[in-house]
Amino acid sequence: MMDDPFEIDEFAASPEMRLQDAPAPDYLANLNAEQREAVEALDGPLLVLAGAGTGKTRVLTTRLAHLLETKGQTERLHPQQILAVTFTNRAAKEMQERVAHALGRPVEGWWLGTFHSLAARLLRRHAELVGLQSNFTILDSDDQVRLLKQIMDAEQIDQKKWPAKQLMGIIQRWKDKGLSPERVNESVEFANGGAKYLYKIYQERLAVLNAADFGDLLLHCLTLFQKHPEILRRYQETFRYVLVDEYQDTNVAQYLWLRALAMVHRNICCVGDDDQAIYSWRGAEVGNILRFESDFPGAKVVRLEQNYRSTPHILAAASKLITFNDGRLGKELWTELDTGEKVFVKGVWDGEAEARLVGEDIEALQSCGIGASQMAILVRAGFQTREFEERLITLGIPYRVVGGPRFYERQEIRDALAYIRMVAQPDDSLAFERIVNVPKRGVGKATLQTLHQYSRDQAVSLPAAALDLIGTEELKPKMRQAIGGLLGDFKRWREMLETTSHVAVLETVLDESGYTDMWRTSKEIDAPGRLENLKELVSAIGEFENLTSFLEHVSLVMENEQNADQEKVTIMTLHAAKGLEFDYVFLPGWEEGVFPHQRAMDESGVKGLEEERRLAYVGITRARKRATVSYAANRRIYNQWQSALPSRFVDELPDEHVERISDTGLGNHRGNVSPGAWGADDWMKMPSWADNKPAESYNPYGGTGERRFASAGWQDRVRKNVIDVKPDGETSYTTSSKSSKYKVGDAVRHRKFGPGTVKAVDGNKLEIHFEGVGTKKVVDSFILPG
DNA sequence: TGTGAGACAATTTTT
DNA sequence: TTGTCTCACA
Repeated sequence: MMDDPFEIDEFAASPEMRLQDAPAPDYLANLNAEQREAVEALDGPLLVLAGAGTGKTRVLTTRLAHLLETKGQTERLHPQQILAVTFTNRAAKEMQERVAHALGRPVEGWWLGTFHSLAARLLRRHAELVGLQSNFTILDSDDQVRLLKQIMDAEQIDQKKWPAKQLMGIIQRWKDKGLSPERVNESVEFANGGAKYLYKIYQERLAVLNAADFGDLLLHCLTLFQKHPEILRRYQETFRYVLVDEYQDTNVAQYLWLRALAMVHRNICCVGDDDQAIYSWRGAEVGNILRFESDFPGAKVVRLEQNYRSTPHILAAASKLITFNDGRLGKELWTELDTGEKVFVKGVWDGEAEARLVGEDIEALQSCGIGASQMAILVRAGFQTREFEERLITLGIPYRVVGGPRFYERQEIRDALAYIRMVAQPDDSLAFERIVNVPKRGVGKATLQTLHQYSRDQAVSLPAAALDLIGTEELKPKMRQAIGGLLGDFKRWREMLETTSHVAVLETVLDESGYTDMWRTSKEIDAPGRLENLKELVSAIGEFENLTSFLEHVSLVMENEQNADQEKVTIMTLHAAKGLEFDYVFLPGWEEGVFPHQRAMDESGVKGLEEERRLAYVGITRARKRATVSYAANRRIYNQWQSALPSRFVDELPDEHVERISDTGLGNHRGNVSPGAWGADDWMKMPSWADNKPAESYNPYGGTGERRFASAGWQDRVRKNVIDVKPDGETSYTTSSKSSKYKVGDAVRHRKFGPGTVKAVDGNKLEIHFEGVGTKKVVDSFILPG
């Protein structure tokens, strides 16, 4: 049953009834003055600037409960008239549970979720008004790029020069800004003609395929609002109260969407922290916070500054760090908690030692009776999790990786989903392409090329093209039979859907298509596991009303299944850790180039650096009792050793709140070092970073380095030579001291291609002519001065 | 059409 | 080291 906001049902139970039944809720108890103010200002625009650990979630929860309770009774506010937007599905789920808990009864029917899931819900009802059918497919980023690649093939665009992935990034960023192809064209700001053209074709193609990508969900809504003010009007009237969490991370499209919907009742409450804005790479605009007061004149602003989470040392260290950023709104966090431990900063020899150190600390904590679920390892990037996983496996410590490879990203699940998509939505070209030859049906490149050609020329989807072509001599008889058979199957399965449950249909599809047989007869070692996963998928689909809602769930909501019953150490990225808290937090990999990440600085200069710093701030403030920062002097990457400098953030932490263990050498760590760990003396053997030696010539186990950097201050000296952040955003960084940025005409050397001359420079990518090898495109970190 | 060998380039964050 | 891509050959 679709819930329609225009036709709000009467209450199942009358307000009077509930008043008697429910005990008087005490959710308002134990709030401090500011929190209470934020909770009770129900009407009118409200901006809550909530620092880390100030009870933001609590305020949101209580506010929602308060709304439902008071307005539900006095003004017959129905849950369906509340629009509550969170940043992640996890947060939405948590909110649902907490509000239910506070009220002592479950709340249903309200519009609670992420921007994308809410926009999708809204869009499905009006899809035909933006040129889609209501069963449109939502493409994941993989499919997006594949589709763009096809378009570029057809347009004969050199994908070496313009990688589809990169162009898709540009297009998505336009969508983040709320710019449709037409709007991009009008806009003077963007000069990239090629990308504009591709964007237009891409959107046309999406319409033919009856598909929308992530950005479209919001963008189509905006178009809908613009072209059909009467529809917008009805939603505006419906949503009497709007709540937004993590407001600092909304992008322009989301902001426009919100503003459009909140403009009539103006009961909008946004909660955010400018110091925790870490998604500008995804188009988020911190400026939305500043704009709030001008959009909603007379808006009330409440600041939450009392931190309930962290010890004073942790709080002070994080606060000091974030002051290195300019242009903050400025908050002063304070706490009443007792002084706890200082923030630990540990320098180690290499990544392995770092993992060992963290492992030891975790073991030590466990032996004190502290549960593993109170500990987290927060890394900058996904690939860093592996070292820690390996170490924890060796130690036998249970852990879980949040945001790792997802269930539905597995090959067999994606294949099965492609079958479901084809059944649910006959025009899904990408799904068709994926499974047309899985299991093998003899349909190869040549055949597909013919189909693509036809589908482009006629502006129809791939399956539609196939349907046309099997009736012609265009394809070989064998192909016609194979594809015709498959299309016939799909037709049959679709008809079957009308009479049979979709669970049974899915089983039939997987069976009759030969897909399960393919794995059953497969000799691959993980084939049985894949069959298991398929079974799981079949059982999961049973919980949904129809295939479309299942597919939407998979692409927008579905999260990794985690059995939370066991005590486990959490490993995740800093981004994923936003909004969470742990007693003991490990923050490894604080090295220049890793964190702050090189790419962030290359692409956005000082702005990028500040965002990285906010990320560091988020990391430290996740900790309640202890934060341990660590950095390694060397990292082995693909069997090659690379030396690294400690992150500048390490230096920015205030000494009075930090305990640095690297200064006295590693041997002093806790007074005991496991056999094989590097002692103080080994620290002296550090390779000299100032030398112009290629990184791979180091052998950290050979001990051939020179004694050089034993004294304090060397970091600064080396860094001055090496890193050069220019104010306008141009950054250059390299581990060899003499080179700054390469320019055209420079003589350089590549470890494989030998000497060469720079022919062209594009960011950190160089086009170099190598003698006897030819012209190559390489990244400048692989280049040494000639 | 399917495959296997060899060339090549190289590391973010996610709804 | 590893994933992706191309090209030659079966």
